[in-house]
Amino acid sequence: MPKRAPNSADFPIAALLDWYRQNQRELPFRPRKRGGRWEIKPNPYHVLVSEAMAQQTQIATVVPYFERFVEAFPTVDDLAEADEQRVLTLWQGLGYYRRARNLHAAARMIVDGFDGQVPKTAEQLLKLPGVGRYTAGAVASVAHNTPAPIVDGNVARVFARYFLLEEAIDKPATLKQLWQLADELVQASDAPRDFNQGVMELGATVCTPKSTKCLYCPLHDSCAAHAAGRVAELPVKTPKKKPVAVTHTILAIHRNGKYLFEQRPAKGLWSNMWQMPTLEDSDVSAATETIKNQFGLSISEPEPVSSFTHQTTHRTIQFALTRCEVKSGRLHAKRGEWRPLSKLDDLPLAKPQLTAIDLL
DNA sequence: AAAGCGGGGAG
DNA sequence: CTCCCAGCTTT
Repeated sequence: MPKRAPNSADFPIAALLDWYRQNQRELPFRPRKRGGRWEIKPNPYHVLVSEAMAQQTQIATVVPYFERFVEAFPTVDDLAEADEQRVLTLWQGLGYYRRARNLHAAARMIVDGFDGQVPKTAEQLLKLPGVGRYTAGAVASVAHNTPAPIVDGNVARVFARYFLLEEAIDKPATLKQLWQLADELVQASDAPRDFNQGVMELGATVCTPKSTKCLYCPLHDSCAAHAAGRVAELPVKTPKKKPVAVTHTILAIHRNGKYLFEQRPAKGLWSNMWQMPTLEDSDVSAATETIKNQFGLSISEPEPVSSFTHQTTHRTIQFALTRCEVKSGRLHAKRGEWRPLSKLDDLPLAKPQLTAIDLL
């Protein structure tokens, strides 16, 4: 007997909304009313910033970054006029630094092409760099309360369990199903802002990947996975590849109390972030030649200082930190900067560079 | 369809 | 240790 297709009409929207209005976390970018008055008025710029930061990042991690960011750039115009260097520095530690540059470019596009106003419809929001289907729907619904659907990791997990979706949630066919359900439900909810945030909030605090708190779930009476005793098995995801092990060598090039720093390329890992010259191998003998060619500097034989590992999603990187002195030569213009380790606060540095600096 | 892109929280 | 996070873009 074929399984019945998931039906959005089975979802208890009112119960979810009641739960969310009682149990939502107070977040600095989340619009909120108290006593019929806005305590936090919907601010489309704030919502856009928070959603950019929240991509693949837990909300609790985002909050302090958000506070600092909007203090530095209170309006979309401030962000549009900002130096990329400063934007990246405020993003330092959050990861996925392309998001910061996309957000910066989005701010300029809003000022130049949208009359300084964050677009109101998901269709217009999608034109902004770094804004995909999820972020467009989130800004449209949270900032403007328009019924645009969203599917993030939380929504996918809640729906996979509630509707007992047994196919991998990252398969295109399943994603289409999820977006269809999200669309039907947000349309029917008559409360897009609270409904979308409510499903995510449930996923983040109750319908969690592990240690699911079904006892406190407003949907457990009619949840298909709960009825079948299969909550822990869902959602299914396609397995991901293991990280590749590689070795990088950092050259701490010293002269007169300062070290040489350069900016990374605009593409790839840690794009546009700064670093001490770092080679993507462990051939220290080739380093001297590289530095001579790229910077016009003759350096002494690099000596090992220490080593450490850094984990990214796709690589396990063994960093070998070495130190050397400049013997002769002048730095080619625009190819780097000499900095004492005490004055690096305006240079955006990724985690491994900060670790290396600590070790020097 | 698959890969690249960070860093940290939580079990 | 493993898994996953209010995903997007490029190939």
